[in-house]
Amino acid sequence: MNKINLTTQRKAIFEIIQEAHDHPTAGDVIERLRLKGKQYAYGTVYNSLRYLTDSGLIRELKLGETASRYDARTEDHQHIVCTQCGRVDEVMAELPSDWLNQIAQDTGYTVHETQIVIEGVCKSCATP
Amino acid sequence: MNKINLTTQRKAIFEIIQEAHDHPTAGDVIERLRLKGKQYAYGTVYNSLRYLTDSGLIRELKLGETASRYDARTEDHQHIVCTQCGRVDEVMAELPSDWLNQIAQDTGYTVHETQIVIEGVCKSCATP
DNA sequence: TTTTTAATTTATACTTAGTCTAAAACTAGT
DNA sequence: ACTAGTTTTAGACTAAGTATAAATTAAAAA
Ligand SMILES: [Mn+2]
Ligand SMILES: [Mn+2]
Ligand SMILES: [Zn+2]
Ligand SMILES: [Zn+2]
Repeated sequence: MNKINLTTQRKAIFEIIQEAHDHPTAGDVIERLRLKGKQYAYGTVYNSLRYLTDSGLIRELKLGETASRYDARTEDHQHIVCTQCGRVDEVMAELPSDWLNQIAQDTGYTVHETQIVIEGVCKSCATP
Repeated sequence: MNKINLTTQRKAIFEIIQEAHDHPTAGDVIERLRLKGKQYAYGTVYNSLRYLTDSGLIRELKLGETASRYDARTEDHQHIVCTQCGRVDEVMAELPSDWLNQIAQDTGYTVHETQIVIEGVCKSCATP
């Protein structure tokens, strides 16, 4: 519960994530920083993303792709991925608590978090 | 829809997955093959795992860890991961179809598959 | 059975995403 | 200004997996 220290670099990276609406990867962040004329060391971007994640300012998403994505929406929500074009959309529908309860009961686990990735085909990919 | 060609190597790897109940990684498979006195080229294991996955004999699981895991249970089911010890258990509870329908409606996606990873603490990690 | 063709395995090089390290540059407290 | 702690930087390194090209093995043809 330490004070969050937002350095110039961390702030710039945080802003990129906040402005983005496509859940960018670390690579995307580096590219967008460069477009803004900012260029930080490779490792700094990764360190900052981890710092911001640990601080709870952003969320790291592991959607089964090669690279992690990052999300400034920290509210509880899930994601759906288009298998055709790769776009990622928000799933705001809250998951049924009785289903989660049943899982807890069946498995004996104390459920803490859910990372749900739904795969499908998005509207623009469905219509040719 | 071609005939499935199970070579010696592929069959041995398939058996490892079938015998396992812990959703082993490629690395685990290589290790268990060696314990059985079988040693195949690194790439062969990866190729075979992909072949078996594409053939539908096994499933590849991407649970947000560094390495993919493999599962001989191909029936539709989900997984729960213990954040303390890393063990992976089956979640057989079928997910509510009305929830999925709502997601399809909200997002405009045609839902094809769900890879649901639930994180929690397993029984043996909960009791000290 | 020999010859030809196709599929698979092997060894090794390469790629990608990310971490680690040690020195340099900042920052804050005295 | 001096010191200690923190952060950034450049570059080496790691882990998981893919790509390539030669060598083996299997299947098909003759
Ligand atoms: Mn999101
Ligand atoms: Mn399973
Ligand atoms: Zn699409
Ligand atoms: Zn556990």
